[in-house]
Amino acid sequence: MKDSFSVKNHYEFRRAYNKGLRKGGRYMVVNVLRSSRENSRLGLSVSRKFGNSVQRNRFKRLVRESFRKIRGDLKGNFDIFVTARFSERAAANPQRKLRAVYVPSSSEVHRDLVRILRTLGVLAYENANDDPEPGSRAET
RNA sequence: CAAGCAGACUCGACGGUCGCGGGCGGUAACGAAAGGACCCGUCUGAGGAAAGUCCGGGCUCCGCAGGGCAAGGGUGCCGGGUAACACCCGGUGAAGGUGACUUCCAGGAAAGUGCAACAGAAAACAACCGCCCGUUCUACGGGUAAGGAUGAAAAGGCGAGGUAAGAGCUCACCGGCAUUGCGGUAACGUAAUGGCCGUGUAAACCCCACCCGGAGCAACACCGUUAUGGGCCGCAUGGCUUGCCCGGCCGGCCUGAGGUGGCUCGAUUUCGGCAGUGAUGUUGAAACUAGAUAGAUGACCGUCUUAAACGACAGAACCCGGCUUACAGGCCUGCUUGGACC
RNA sequence: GGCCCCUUGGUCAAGCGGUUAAGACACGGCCCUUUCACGGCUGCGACACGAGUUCGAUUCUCGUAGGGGUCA
Repeated sequence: MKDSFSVKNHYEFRRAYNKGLRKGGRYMVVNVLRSSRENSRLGLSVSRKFGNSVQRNRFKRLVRESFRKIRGDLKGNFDIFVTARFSERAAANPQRKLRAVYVPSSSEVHRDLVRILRTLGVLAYENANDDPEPGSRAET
């Protein structure tokens, strides 16, 4: 993620949590704040409780990919903060670590993010069928 | 063919579209220039465990550049390998398996101390019952470790001789120990002789031999910012090594935008030759193979593989050598046992 | 990323290798009281997990898991 598209400073996260619009989805909670910059930015937060480093990294990559697709469709410039949501599925085997967290697929993450942003009214289009995601929807 | 043993390799492949980190080159804005992008081109981009942080080293700083003592920790059959190790290799011994082979923190209990609950007469200077002998005979004294009972463990095992009853008291075999000879670098093996004496525990203290200064890349260095600031403690404490002694120095401690270097050419990787049973050593040729800093590998499509589904464990953070732990499959080599056929 | 520490009932916690695993609070029952509280009696309930050493492990050793602290 290029620097101008990502939010890193702690105080900016704090400001978004206090003042931004908030909406929770199935896999994430999103805070949105209108930005005066020349482009929109993305801030990511994934707790260690979400899973091991492979699972955390994968979630962040999927969110970045989804953000990249819809970046041009926003009604202006926003700072979008995504916090991963996790549910500790009761592990079938109690000896196992508490890592039995479901990591959603790419299309699930994308659908979730689009729905939340549409509800918050920051996407330029209103209809879900206008979803610009490429070929992945092709049913075979 | 079946069951198994040991070792090695791999971690989907190929193509396409979009996207990301790093190197190199170029260019736009901006700059007098040097330069310089999030733009363009090109090359390149996670593991066998990257993990746990359990050992060993490199590297950096402190100490050694004041001296000493004591602790503390580690290793533990023998020989070899290595930068080093607690690792590896080859042996020895013990245990398990028909076997291939596997497993073992494997020194000392005759230097000393401690502990061994309950049960039992007794847990290491053995006499409760029993057996034998004697006497003043329902008792006492003496002898005795064959038998009983307890226990995790009971005073080498078993048989014969022997005896009042017994006992390694004597003898054969087995086991242990010591001495000597022989083989072996050694651990040890083996033969002869000797006497029979002492349970277990050292992952109890300990003894013996050998090894170890402390801290860690958030180290450390530089630039910038600042602080000649703010707060706390205080006259004998605090810091400089875990403790102590002597000596020395300094009042002490806390509080903080950032950036750059360290940062990847190294006990490196690949393919061979030679030496060695092997670990490994040596030598020749070739190669350069992540370097991020909230942290780069992802998404989608097609074909192949598959009964079907991309599908286990899992993400470098200064770097190496090991160990340990997690793990779905695939594939190759050698060997063992059993069966069938020729 | 490095370096340390801890794990015993619901909570806080003692514990020489041999205990019925001490105790306190909490919880249940009974007594006391007109009732509640206090107090008394009584009960329930635990050694994180897996191996090893040992006759015997909460304790000693090794590994695993979980939790916590600290360093720019």
